[in-house]
Amino acid sequence: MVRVAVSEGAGGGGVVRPLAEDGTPSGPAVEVDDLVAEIGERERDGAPRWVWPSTARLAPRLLAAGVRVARCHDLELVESLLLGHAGRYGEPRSVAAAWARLRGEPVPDDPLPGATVSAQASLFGDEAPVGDDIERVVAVHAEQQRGIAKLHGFALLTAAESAGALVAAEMTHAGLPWSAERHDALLTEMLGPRPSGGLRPRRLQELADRISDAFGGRGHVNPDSPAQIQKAFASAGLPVNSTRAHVLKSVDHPAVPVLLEYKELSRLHTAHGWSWLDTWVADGRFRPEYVVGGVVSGRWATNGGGALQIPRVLRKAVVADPGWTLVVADAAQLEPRVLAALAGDRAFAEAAAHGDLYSALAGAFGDRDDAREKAKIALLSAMYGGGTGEAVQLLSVLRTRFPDAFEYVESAARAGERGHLVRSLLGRTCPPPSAGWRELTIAGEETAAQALRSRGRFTRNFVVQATAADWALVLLASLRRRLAAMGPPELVFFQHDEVVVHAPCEQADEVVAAVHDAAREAARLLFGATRVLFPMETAVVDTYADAK
DNA sequence: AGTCAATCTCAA
DNA sequence: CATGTTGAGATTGACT
Repeated sequence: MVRVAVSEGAGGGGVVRPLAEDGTPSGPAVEVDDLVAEIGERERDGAPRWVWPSTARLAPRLLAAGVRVARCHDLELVESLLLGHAGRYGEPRSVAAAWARLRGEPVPDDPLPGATVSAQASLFGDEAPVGDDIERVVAVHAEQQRGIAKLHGFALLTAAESAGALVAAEMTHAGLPWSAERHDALLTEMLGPRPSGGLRPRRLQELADRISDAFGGRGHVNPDSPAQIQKAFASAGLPVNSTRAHVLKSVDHPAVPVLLEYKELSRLHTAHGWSWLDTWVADGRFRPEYVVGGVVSGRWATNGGGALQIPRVLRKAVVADPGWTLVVADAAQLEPRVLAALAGDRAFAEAAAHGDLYSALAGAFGDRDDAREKAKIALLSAMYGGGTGEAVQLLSVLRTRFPDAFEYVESAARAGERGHLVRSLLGRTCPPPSAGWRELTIAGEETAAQALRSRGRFTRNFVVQATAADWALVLLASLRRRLAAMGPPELVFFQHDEVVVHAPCEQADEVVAAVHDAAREAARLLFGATRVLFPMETAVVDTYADAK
């Protein structure tokens, strides 16, 4: 496939240069005045794979001009993946840094996020002239291609990561349909009308007053202050070591139910109240900034807006446009299925070849009513590193029935405890332990044992969570390609193992089919001919809240 | 007035 | 002896 290297210049211009697959230039560098228009034209002519420093910086400009591209190679994201694989976590990933590493020169720190090309140039003063930049892009890309070719799975991983960056930019551009009216109505219903200034909403103030009263009314107890709450309980002869909801639930005091209600509503008000609405919703759309590869395991993060923690009650505010619908799809029990496929455990894969995985495994836990629940606890413990109380017995059942799956996560935990790196199926690599960790573990004290176990839990979970993220990313890339061929439908939300597509009603069935096809394709690309199924639960709804 | 850790709850 | 993963984000309260 043809590739085209891109370097952004100041003032909307730039330089492009065609490349062969291995990164060798196949034509001259061409300086253009309007980079966005140039990319649009070349995309229409032949849809090359665009090789550029950062999708997150360039794609918003392209999308604003109505230019969509099919494929790219994001040099910064790929650099991060390659550095991570080499155990060099967190080193600078800019093209300038990669170029410096290539030449054995001092490596510059990455610029702060948000800086524009021209701002960076003036900040660092000594940047090379524009004509030089394209040569850096070409050289860094060629080196990355050499690195990718040596690593099994990396070609798919880097392509999917880059496609993910395009999805992220497009989702921010499209926005999640969000009804400010319904959001406001929900808040008013639960909290009372919107207060002026920084006052507490009526309902919260009532609850706060009742809490003070319940503690005897002598002076105010600020329910927002854990310290004051703890003191108040101590004065009432009911000392608590924390003010968490699940701790308070076991305390018998009239303030408790009021406090729990206050906490829940207060959380809604502070995290997703009117000021959130003012800040994040405009023109009927919620537009968070997604950070691809922002989590060590390859899951995405977001910058502002708390998009990955939208409370369930607020999903009522996510409403399709008239004549449109939301296709909500989530991968059922993704992580245990990933473990089954990853470990190649025959007995486990057999169980995972059916609908409900936990029910399928329940047989291993005997003939009891709560066998499914036990199977679930055992699986989650195996993946999260639990093992207290009841989970001990459950884990031993798992070990005898599904030895390969058990051994897979155990061996990841042992590798972690030895300070080794572990990787996802496609090669995404966990960060190495810190210097502080190594010091701790030398000490040989209780704190050392604690640090070892903690690292083991991390690596045990990493192999599963990161491979699940691999799978989800490949699914996303596949789904994006299928939706692009359909026209209007757009991806508007992605959260670890769940996607939302906004589509014209008449295309809903087609979108549902595309989701299932994409899931199958992802399973095949990662695991080949595995028997494990990766079912997607889909719902076609007017509002996100109706999905489940 | 700004920074930072601790605490808490939300999501998968 | 105790052993549950990854995050975002708001607030308090201590510190500079």
